[in-house]
Amino acid sequence: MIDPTILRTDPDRIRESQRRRGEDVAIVDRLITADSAQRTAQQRFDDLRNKQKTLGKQIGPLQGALKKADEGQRASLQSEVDALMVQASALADEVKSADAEANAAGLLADELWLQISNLVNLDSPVGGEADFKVLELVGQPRDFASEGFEPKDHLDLGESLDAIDTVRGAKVAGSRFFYLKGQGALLEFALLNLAMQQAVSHGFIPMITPAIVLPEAMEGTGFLGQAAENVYRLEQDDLYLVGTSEVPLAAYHADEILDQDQLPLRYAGWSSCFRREAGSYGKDTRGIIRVHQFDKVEMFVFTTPEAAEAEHGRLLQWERDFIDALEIPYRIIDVATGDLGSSASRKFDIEAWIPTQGTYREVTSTSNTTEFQSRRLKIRMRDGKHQRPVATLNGTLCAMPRIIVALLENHQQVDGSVRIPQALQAFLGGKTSFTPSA
RNA sequence: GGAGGCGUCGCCUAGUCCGGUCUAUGGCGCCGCACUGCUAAUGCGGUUUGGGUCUUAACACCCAUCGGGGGUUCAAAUCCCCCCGCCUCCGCCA
Repeated sequence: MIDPTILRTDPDRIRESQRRRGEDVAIVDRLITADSAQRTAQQRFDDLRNKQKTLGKQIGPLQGALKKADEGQRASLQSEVDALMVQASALADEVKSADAEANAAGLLADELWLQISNLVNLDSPVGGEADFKVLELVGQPRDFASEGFEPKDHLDLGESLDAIDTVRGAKVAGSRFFYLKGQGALLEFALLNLAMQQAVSHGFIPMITPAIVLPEAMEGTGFLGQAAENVYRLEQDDLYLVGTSEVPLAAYHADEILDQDQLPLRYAGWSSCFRREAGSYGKDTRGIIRVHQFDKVEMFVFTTPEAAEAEHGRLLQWERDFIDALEIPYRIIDVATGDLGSSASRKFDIEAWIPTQGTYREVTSTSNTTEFQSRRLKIRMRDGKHQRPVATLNGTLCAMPRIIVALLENHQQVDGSVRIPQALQAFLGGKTSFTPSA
């Protein structure tokens, strides 16, 4: 959620953000109403409760005196107690109803708060999915025509290398599931190790996280809003399968107050990721570009709000370093306001060149979620005498299937083998290429 | 899955049986001040978190907060119910 004082002092800022996202603007006014109603109701309850406590405190001592009192005083004390009891009893009813009202008003306000997305960064390009801005093109796509052969797509390559099996994936688990096999499985381990080695060298703490989380973690990271339809839910246990280890990493410090001295805290999480891919029927049905389950190394950072923007730049740089090491051509885009998701105020994607598609496809994504998640998850930092929310950021270091797609397609050779980039060779026993099985 | 025990404001801890004097005790840690060649020690004061009064800061005050939720009561850390977590033992298990 965003800073409530902004709603009270500068609601136009929220309206403008909603407008740029293409989201409901009128909700801001409903929230203003609900917010002030909530505070009024709470104040009424507080006042009544204060009266009740004041009154209640008189009864105890009086009853004590009553016990010790002699016959003469007893009657008058008793009537005093009775009178107080009658008053207190009436007040108790009022308190009860005021409490119920305040709670109801609070629930309504909370519900609306959850629907407001993070304030967009004013530098984000305005528009929908297609209105991204290309910031940079890196590397040169290969000219397969001049090399004299037609590139195969990653699935053809993966099958001839006996590295990817989507047919049996579908047989066993349904469409959009796959097996990595043999050199394919080893490739994933190599990528994992390269990614972790890089992350650790930059001070990230490696983490293997739960892939199933409570509703609070999902809600707190902003995945139960518009993104909810893509989240797997285990109904019987009221748990969720995570779509990214961003969720368990963010929630790791929920309800905690961090020392400002220890910031930034950088974590590199490894987990399986699960996505329903609802609404993408017919899209990317071939191969492993869009699947229900995959593994990913995710970077996640807790830092001060002031340092967040610079950290965002570093996350992007580390993502670039990784793709550079794999020698894959790519471009960097500044994602448009309508495509940010509810948590991000700004988002940069790296899209790798996919030769058989003749286009760039998303392989990483880094978001500055400012204080949006930390407010929901109650992650604060001690800042002198005060505490205030931290900023959180996330970025993909290595999403396995898409990196494997880019790697296979870009480094394929005319004989059907695939060149292994130098940086990866050490993690594959010094091998320099993957070769088709006989 | 079964039996038993436990959950208190950073950590440890008193309080829960028998409801009001709990504005939650004490210790450790931490912060400030004083004292002292320095450090240490000592003394004094402060130190849960959230919301509000309040346009900002300080101060003050009010409300909530004793794992979470509900209930009983004029009044709940304390009594009742449900849930969650931790520990010990048993069963099962990679």
